[in-house]
Amino acid sequence: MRFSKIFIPTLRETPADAEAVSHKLMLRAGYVRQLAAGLYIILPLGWRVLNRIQAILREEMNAIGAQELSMPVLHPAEIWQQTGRWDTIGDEMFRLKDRTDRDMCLGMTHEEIMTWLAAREIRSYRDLPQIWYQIQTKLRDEARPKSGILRTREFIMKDSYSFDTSTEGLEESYRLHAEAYHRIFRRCGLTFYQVESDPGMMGGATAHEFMAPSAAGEDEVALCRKCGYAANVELALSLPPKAGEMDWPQEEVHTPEKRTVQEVSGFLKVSPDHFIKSILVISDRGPVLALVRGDQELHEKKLSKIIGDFRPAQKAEVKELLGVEAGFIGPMGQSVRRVADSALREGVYISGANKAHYHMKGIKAERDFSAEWHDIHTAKAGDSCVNCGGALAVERVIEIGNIFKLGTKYSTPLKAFFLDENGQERPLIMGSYGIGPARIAAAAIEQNNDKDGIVWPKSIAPFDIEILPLNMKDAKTIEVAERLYGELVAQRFEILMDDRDERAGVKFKDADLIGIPVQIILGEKNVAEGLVEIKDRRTKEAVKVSVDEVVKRVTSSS
RNA sequence: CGGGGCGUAGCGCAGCCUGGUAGCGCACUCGCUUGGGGUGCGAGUGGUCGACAGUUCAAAUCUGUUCGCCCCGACCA
Repeated sequence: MRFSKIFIPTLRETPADAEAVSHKLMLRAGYVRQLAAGLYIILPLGWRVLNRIQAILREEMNAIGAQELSMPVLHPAEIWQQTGRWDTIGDEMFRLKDRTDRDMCLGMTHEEIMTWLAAREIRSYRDLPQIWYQIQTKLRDEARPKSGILRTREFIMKDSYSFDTSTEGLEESYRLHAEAYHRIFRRCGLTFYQVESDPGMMGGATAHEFMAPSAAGEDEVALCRKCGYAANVELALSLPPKAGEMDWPQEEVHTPEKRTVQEVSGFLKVSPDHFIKSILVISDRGPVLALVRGDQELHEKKLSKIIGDFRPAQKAEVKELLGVEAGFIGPMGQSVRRVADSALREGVYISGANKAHYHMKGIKAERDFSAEWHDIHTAKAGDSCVNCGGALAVERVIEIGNIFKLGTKYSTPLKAFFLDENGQERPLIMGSYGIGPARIAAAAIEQNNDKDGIVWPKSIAPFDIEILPLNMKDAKTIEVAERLYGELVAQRFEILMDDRDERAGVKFKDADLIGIPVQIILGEKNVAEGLVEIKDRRTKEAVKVSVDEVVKRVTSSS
């Protein structure tokens, strides 16, 4: 491809409303343009990258026996009503009516439709297992699209679905996917982790996410380098550092106007890890007093898994339900439901005395109060691994893929049954598996860039090699450029040749910005001596080779 | 949905406080120049100042409403 024939609108300055590095570079280098919040136009260069990623996805999915097909984006409501998600999903689903006033929605995922198909077409255990996948547009009315292409309202997704006769079969399909995902992300040149994740609204028991470390990510994962434990902080278990043992006798302490752990801690000159933080929340089934150590943060998702949806109590509710104003509440003598973080089981603590302007010193779990014990704090870097005691690290990550064991959550309501060897009707055992190709591209940029621009991994770069004839007025330069272009294209390389009548500086700047991994630079003086430079985009190292050697050289190094 | 910020040429911005001819840099077009890291000079093109309403002799500027975009949070198959 000649630069003059492909639309690459590079920008000298970064558009002001881009924040994430990948977003800035994709805009500047002419890969994407924004249409509206969360809606992006993929320009020719960007489309090449996505196509390369999708080619890798197809190869690896086909390799595990998955079959590509294509599903509608527009769905009738009834199927979503049968699984209940028409009502549970809410505003994130785009809904509309067709001309006959029939309720429809735009597909945000395809469990329902895939299962609908399976329900009709799969009858016997002899038809199983099946893995079906598609690479197709998904639509989600995100509350807050952000970070360029990382969180959009319309995006391409590779989604696959497995149908098995048994949980053992599901285990196998799940394992095949996990392995394929590892190969895919490795081939795309990404650094990534597989972590335990929260199945969330997808249902099912087990789920994992594939996470690419990046400051632009929206998630955090806890990692143990010693035993390999890795989990989304939404559910990561951890042991906070032990608080020093105190031998306080039980006594009330006057703490006038000191309400927060920080205030009382400063007032009494006792570090926060010797306090119990008491937080009253209102769940659907009534008030709950959540207890965490003073130096820890309550993890709301963990708590809601135990008590269901909840909201923080208002000041007036605290007074009404516990008989004392917020700031002086504590676990002792309370009759409301109490859920406490496991770290509080050991040690002696200070907490509210349930008496205005007083705190109680010398509180011991089980002796002075009881509670349901759970891990409800947020895992932090420096906590210990619950498996091996190793130190946990916490990293910010981009979710690039996920895998779910669904079981029969969709097959039962949609009546996707098969007959087993004994003629018994049983529901299909399902799994679902997703990858976002645009997120792979964005993560690749996040992980591979420098001050000059993008540094694509070879496997997903829009072109393999860029040829830079520096002086388009030099006949010899053009002759050599054309010759190399022809020879390299014949070798099946994807070549971008900057044939524009631009100055050398402009070509260098654009080439570095666009980020094609190999540059072949044709300077007038070198060309006159039969030489060209082959330059590595990442290291910026260049070697001079004779024109005749170029093809051999790039073939052997790629 | 809650909080904050911003809408002036394709991009980056000034002008607004204190109302009176719409500006700068880059990009773009033409000419010359230059030719290994965004060359230099000259001449040009391009704007309903997000929209609507109000105040005023006069609104980019003041007031109100509204729309859009970004960030933080909530939410997130």
